[in-house]
Amino acid sequence: MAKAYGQYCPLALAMELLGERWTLLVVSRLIDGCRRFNEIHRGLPRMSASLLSARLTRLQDAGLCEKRPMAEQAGHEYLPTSACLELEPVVMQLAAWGQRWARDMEPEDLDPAFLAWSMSTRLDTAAMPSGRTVIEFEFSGLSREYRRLWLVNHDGVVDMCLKHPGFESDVSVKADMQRFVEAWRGFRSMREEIAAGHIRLEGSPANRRALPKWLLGSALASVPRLRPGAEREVSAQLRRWH
Amino acid sequence: MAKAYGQYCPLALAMELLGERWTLLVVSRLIDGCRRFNEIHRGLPRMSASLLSARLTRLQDAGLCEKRPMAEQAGHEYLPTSACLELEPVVMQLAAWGQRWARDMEPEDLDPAFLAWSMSTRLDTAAMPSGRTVIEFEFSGLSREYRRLWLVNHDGVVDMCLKHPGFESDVSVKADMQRFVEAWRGFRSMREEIAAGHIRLEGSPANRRALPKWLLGSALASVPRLRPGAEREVSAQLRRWH
DNA sequence: CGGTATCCCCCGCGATACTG
DNA sequence: CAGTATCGCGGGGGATACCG
Repeated sequence: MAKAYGQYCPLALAMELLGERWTLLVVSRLIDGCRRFNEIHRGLPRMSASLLSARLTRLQDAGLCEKRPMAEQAGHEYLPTSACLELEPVVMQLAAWGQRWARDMEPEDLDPAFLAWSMSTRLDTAAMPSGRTVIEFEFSGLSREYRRLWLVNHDGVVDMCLKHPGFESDVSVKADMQRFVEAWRGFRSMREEIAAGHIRLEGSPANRRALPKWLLGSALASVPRLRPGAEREVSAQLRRWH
Repeated sequence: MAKAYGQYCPLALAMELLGERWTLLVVSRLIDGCRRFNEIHRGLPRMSASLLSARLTRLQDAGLCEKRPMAEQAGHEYLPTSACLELEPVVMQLAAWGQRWARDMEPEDLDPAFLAWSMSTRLDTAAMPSGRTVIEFEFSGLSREYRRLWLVNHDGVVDMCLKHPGFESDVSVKADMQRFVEAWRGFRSMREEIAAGHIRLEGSPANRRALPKWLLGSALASVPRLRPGAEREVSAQLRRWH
């Protein structure tokens, strides 16, 4: 009640809960099927564990999720209630709006851990060879010079690694990270970027040919971006200078 | 960028802007057709003018609204862009979700100024007599003992007054405010509340008979509430006591 | 009326350390 | 691994005064 809007307007009552920082992203993970604490956390790498814990408690209090002990393992699972699942259309439309109209990406938005998680959920494992396949990524254009990460598919089970997984890579991808993410998000064509050499592949010819099929790209890649370029920010800057 | 989430996720980029306190409520007013500063402010009575000003500037910078000087009058008008108007389905669904699942109302949520604004937008002026009609409300159950307000319709133009408008009232409504708002929101039947005497009308028989038709109620009144009663809050309390 | 400038308090949340 | 406890700061935003 601390952050209440002082009006009974249903939109205000909804935003009192859902407008709190991180909350709708947690809801989104629950809707996406994440159940365990660290599973949710992996999709929100910049969120502190203590804050995630607080948000999950808040969501329980509001009746959007239930925490229950795991049957055979340690720890708990967090289950979305129907109140939570009914937010799916809202989350989808907000995300689509973000794809169309939200601000352009900045270098600070390029968290490799998030990209790794995001790619791990959008890998076409059915199109991949049986047994184990290791895809390595090496990104440049980041503050720490370059950054490596790995996706490991083992018969449909995908793991993401920020440290060397101990297996040899079957195919590797090298690119400027911003450019790669623009392709992943559908702002550029992945195949054209590869053809132009902006995204470089290494590995067997078969794997290099197959890789573009494995990477499904963002689920929103087909939603066209409508926001005009950077002129707007410039004009905002100008206004502030008087 | 201060409050960025550090990930390029479109939902995160959208919430970075829209999750800021008050922002989506301002967007909602723009979508509802409010154009002038004080017109927007009337629908958000608990928001300070300085914060509304800041939010409107922020929305301009983000490309959701445009400020332009009025042609013949003093001041400016604020126009929603298509990026803003595309949020209409999001706002509608969030409001509907709030009606179904958001927390129950508390006395602090009953701002008379908001109720007055809200009723002024949902008055069936076509069903009202031509010329001037004044409806008076007197609410009890508030901290300041009781609170009066007036709606004045003059040939389709509706004004809300928190002070006596200087005209005599044609019909007056007396009720406990929480109970009235529950009826307004569709949680109770307005007609049944009147019949049971929980909402009392005074005025000519014709006006008393017509008044329930004039008050259209919340636009979301027909959306059924699904949230269970207060047991949930109790269990949250209990958890916090250990 | 239609806003802007300033001050200041509070609490949200990030960081860190710790526990079963 | 799966969280919880604590501490400290930064800035969001409420209140108030002011201006064109």
